Amino acid sequence: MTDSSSNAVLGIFRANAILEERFTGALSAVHGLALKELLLMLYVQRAPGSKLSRVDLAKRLHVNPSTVTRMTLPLEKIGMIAREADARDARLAYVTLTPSGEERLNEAFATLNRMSADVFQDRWSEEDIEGFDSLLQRIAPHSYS
Amino acid sequence: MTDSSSNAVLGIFRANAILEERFTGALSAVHGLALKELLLMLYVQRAPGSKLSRVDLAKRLHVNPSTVTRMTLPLEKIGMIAREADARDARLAYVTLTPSGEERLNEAFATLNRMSADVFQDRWSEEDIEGFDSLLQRIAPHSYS
DNA sequence: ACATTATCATTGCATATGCAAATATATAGC
DNA sequence: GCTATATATTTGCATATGCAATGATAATGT
Repeated sequence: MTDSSSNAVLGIFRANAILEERFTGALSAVHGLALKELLLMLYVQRAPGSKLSRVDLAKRLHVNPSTVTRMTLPLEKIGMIAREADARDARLAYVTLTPSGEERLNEAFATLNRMSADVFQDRWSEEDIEGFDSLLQRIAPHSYS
Repeated sequence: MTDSSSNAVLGIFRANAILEERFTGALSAVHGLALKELLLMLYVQRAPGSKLSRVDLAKRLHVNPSTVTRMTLPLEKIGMIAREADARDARLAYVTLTPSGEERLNEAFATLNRMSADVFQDRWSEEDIEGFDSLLQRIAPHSYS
C-alpha cells in the first residue's frame, strides 16, 4: 500500500499547520515574538559560537536568504539581535543574540516547551514521544552545512 | 524532560519545511499544480458529494477563507474546478472538480504517492509508517465541522 | 413579521516571501 | 598578479496571504 506513505506525509502537513497556528498566536501574545522569529533566534543560540551568517540561518530555516535579511531588521531594531562582522571575510554578516535577546528567547522557549508538552499530554508516554521524535529525525535530519 | 516534546514539535516543523519544498517543486514541474492547489482539490474530491464550500475548504486547509477565494480563481480559469450554487442557501459557493480537474488531480496524486513512498524508502517498514501515521493522527486528527 | 445576530464570500490593505539582479568580496586557475 | 568564477548580502519586483470591513443571505428571538 503506497497510501500509508501519503497519509503520513499529509499528516505531517496537517500537524504542522495546526501547531504553527496554535504556537504563533500564543508566543506573539505572550512574548511579542512570532514563532518564526523564535526559531531564528533559537538557531543562532544553538549554533557553534552562538552566531550564524544570514545564509546559514536561511538554510536552517528553509527560507530564502533575503527573508533572513528582512526578518533580522526589526529584531535588530528592538535590540534582540546584533550584527557582527567576520575578521577574515568581509562579506559575512553574523547574527548574534544580545543579552536581552537571549533573555527573551529563553522565556519564549520555556513557553514553547510548555505548549509542546501540552501537545502530547494525553495518551502519550515518554517513550511514545521519543520514538516519534526519532522517526521525525529520519525524515528530516539536521543537515547543517 | 519537557525537551523531548519540543524536539518533536521542532521536528515536525522541519519535516514539513523539507517535504513542502521537495513536493512543491516536483508537482509544479510535472503537473503544473502547486502542492497547495493539489491539496485543495484533494479535499474537494474526498468531501461528501465531492463538493465543499469555500469556508469548509478554508478550515481543512487551515487558511483564511479569502485565500480560498483567491486560490480558486486561477483553478477555475484553467478548468480544473467549477463553482456550484446551493439550492437552499444562496450564500454558499461550492467548489467542485471538473472532469479534467479530477483527471489532473489523480495524476498529480499518483506523483505525490510515489514521492511519499520515497520519503520512507530507506529504513522504514510498513509498520513503522503506519505507526508513525497513527501518532500523527493523535496530534492532528481530521476535525471537519 | 421584524429586528437582531450569525454566516458566507469577496475586496482593500498591509505584510511576508521567493526569485532574479546588483554589489561587494573572496577563491581558484593560470 | 590577473582574470574568471563563486559566495554573501541586499534590493526590486511579483505573488501570496492574513485581517478587517462590506454586502448578501440566513437564522433566531420576540
